[in-house]
Amino acid sequence: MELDDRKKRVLQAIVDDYVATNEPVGSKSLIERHNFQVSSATLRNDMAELERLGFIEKPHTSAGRIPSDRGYREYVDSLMKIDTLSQKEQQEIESRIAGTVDEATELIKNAAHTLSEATGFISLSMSPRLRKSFLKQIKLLMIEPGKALVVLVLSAGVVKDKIVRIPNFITDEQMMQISGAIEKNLTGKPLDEITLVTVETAAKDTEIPSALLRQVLYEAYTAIKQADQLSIYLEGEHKMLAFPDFSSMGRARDLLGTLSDSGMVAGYVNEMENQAAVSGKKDSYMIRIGQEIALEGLDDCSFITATYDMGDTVFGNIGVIGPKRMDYSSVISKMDFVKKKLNEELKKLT
Amino acid sequence: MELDDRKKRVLQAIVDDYVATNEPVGSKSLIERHNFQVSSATLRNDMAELERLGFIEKPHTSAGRIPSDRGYREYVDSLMKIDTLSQKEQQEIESRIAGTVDEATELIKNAAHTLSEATGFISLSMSPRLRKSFLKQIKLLMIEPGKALVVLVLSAGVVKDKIVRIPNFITDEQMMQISGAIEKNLTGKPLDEITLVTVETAAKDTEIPSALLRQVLYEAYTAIKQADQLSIYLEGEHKMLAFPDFSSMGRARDLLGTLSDSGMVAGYVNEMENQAAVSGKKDSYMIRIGQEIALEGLDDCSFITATYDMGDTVFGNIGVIGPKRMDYSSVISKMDFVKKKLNEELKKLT
DNA sequence: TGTTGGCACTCAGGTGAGCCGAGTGCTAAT
DNA sequence: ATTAGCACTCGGCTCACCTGAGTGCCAACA
Repeated sequence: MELDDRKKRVLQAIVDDYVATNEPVGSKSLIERHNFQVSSATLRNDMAELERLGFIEKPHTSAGRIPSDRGYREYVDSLMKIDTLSQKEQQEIESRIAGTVDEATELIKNAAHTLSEATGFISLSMSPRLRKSFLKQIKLLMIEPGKALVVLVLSAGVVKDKIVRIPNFITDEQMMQISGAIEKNLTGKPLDEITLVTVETAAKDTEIPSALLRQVLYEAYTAIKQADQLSIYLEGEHKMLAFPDFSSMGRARDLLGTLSDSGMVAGYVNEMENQAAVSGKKDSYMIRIGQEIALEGLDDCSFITATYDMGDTVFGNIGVIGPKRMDYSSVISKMDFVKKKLNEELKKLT
Repeated sequence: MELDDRKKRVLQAIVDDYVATNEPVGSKSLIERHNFQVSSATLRNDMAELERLGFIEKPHTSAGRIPSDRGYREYVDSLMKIDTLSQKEQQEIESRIAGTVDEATELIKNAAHTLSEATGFISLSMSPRLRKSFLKQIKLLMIEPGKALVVLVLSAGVVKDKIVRIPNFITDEQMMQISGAIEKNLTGKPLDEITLVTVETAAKDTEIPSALLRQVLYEAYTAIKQADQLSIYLEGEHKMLAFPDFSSMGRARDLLGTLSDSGMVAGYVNEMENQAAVSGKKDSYMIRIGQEIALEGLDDCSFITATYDMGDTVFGNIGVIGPKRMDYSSVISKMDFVKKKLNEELKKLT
C-alpha cells in the first residue's frame, strides 16, 4: 500500500503544521498555508483515507487531525528532509564541545549537555560499553590496613577504580605481589572474558596464603565486573514541563517518575541499541516514537539516539528525549552534528 | 510580644489542620476537631489577632486561614513537639543504611535515598567538606605516555582521583620519583594549606628537568584543589509533582528549573551551614521556610538539613526539600534518625 | 474516476447567570 | 473576656447557551 504523491504531501503538511502549532489541523487551514492546487473537499477525502490507513487521527469528531504514531513514523522514515545546521549553530555547538576536557566521561556528559541546550529537550548519555575493551593495567593500591584501591586502565583510555575491603593483616609487599601477578596475566584480555576463575589462576603462583588471597582476588574481580556496568546520565528533565504536551501534571509526573529510575532507562536504551544491531539496519541514528517506547509515561515522547565511538569496539549512546510532537529534522541534524564532534574529540583523546 | 496560651494552641491547631487537609481552616472546623472550651466567635477574635501579628493569613476574604511563613516559623521554633519514630520505621531505615556499602560517598547517597523514600520529598546530600582534611597518600600513576592518574587518599577515608595530562616523554621512573617526593613532603598537610608553591617546593630536590616537572606539579595541584570542591546530589525531584502545592505547573517548573542548577543549590546549602556556624546556634538541624529561602521558585518549599560528621573536622550535609506545608515533626525526626545512623556507619568506616 | 461546492451535523470551549456554603467581622448582650 | 446572632463576601460549582472550526456525505461536474 503506497501513498500517492499528494497524500504524502498532505501527511507531511499535517505533521509540519501540528508540530508548529500544537493544534489539530483541518482541511481548510491546510489549504491556506500550503498551496495545494485542489479544494478543501479533496483534501478532506485524502485525510479520510489517511485516517483509514492509520496515519492520522481525530482527537474528537469535530476537530482537525493530528498525526498518529504511525504517521510520525512514516514522516521520519520517508517524508522529512534533514536540515543542515546554520554556520552559527555549528559554531555554537563546536565551541562548547571542542577542547574542553581531557576525560572521556566528562566529554560525553558535556556533549549531552550541549545537546540538551541546543534542542531544549532532555538529553541522555550512556557510559561506554566496556565489555569488549581490554585491560591495559590493573593496580592494587594499599590505602590503609584493610582497605585498598583497585585501579583499572582499559583500552580506549578509560580509567575506573573502586575501593575494596581486604584482610587487615595483609602487607604492602603482598599486595604488590598480587597486583603484579594479576596484571601480568590479565593484561590484554577483554573484560568479558575475565571471570573469577581467570583471576584466580592468574595469581596462583604467588606465595600468599590462599585464604588471604581469595578475598583480595574476589574483590579485584568485582571491581572489574563493576567497571563494565552501564550507567546513564539524564539532563534537563525540567524542560519538559514547559511543553503544553505535558501540561496535564499527571503525564508530567508519570514521565519524570519513570525517568527517575535511571537503571530502567539505561536498560531500555541498551535494548534499543541491541535490537538495532541484530536487525542490521544500523542507521546513523535510532528513533522510537510514542507507544513504540516500552516505558510507562513516555507515550507522548520520542527517543532519538546515536552512537558514539571510542575505538576497539567500545561505544556508547547519546540522545534526546522530547515530546513526540517535535521538529525531528532539526533535532536529528543537531544530534548528528554533536555526535560527529564528540567522535572527533574522543579520537583525539586516544 | 508573647502569645497567650490559647492563641498558641490555636496557631498550632491551624498549622496541624492545614498540613493535614491542605484547606484553609476556619473557626468552626477548628472547634469541631479540637476541643477548645470556647465558642467559635472567641476563636475568630484570636484568629484576627494572630493575623494582625502576621502568623496567619487569608487566601481571600471569605476563606479560612492558612499559616504564613512566620506562622510556620513560630510553629517549628516553639510549638511543635518532635515525634519519636515507631519501632517499625526505625528498623526500616536502619536496614537500608546499615552495612550496605564500603565507601563513604555511596553511604551518604544511600542515606539521602533513604530519606527521600521515608519522607516522600526531595532529598539532598552534600559531599564532605574536605578543606580541613589532610593528605594521607598521594600517588601519581602512569597510565600511558602523556597521561597519568593522580590518586589522593585523605584522612576520613576519602579517596579521590583525577586523570591528568603530562608531558609525553616523561618516564615511569621519573613519575615515581616525583610521586615519592610529593608524598613525602605533603603527607599530613590539610588540603587548604596546600598551594601551588607548597607542591613545587615539595618536589624541588628531585632531578627532573624543571620544564617537565612544572606541568606535572601543576596538574597534581589542580587534582588536589578539585578534591575539595563541594558537590551536591539531589534525588526525588519528581515526587514534588504529586503535591497539590505544586499543581500549577508554573510553580513546578520554577522549582525544578532552579533545582536543576545544582551548583546554585550547593552554594545555598553551604551558605546556610556557614551562617548557622557563625550565629553559633548550632542546632541538630537547620530549617528554612518559604521566603526565607533565597532561591527562585522555592517560595512554597522548606529546606531542612542536618550535618553528618566524618571526624577530623570533616563534615557535610544531608537534608530534604519539601512543600512548606509539611509535617515538620515527622520529617525532622526521620532526618535526625537517618543522620544518627549515617554517623554511626561513617564512624565504622574509619 | 477524481474533483468540487454545498449543506447538515458535531462537539469542545468559552461565557454568564445563579446558587450554595463555609467563613468572616461586627455588635450587643452576658 | 466571652458569646450568640446576623449581615455580608466570595470562590467554586452547575447549567444553559452560543460560537466556530471542522467533518462526512452527496450530487454535480470535467
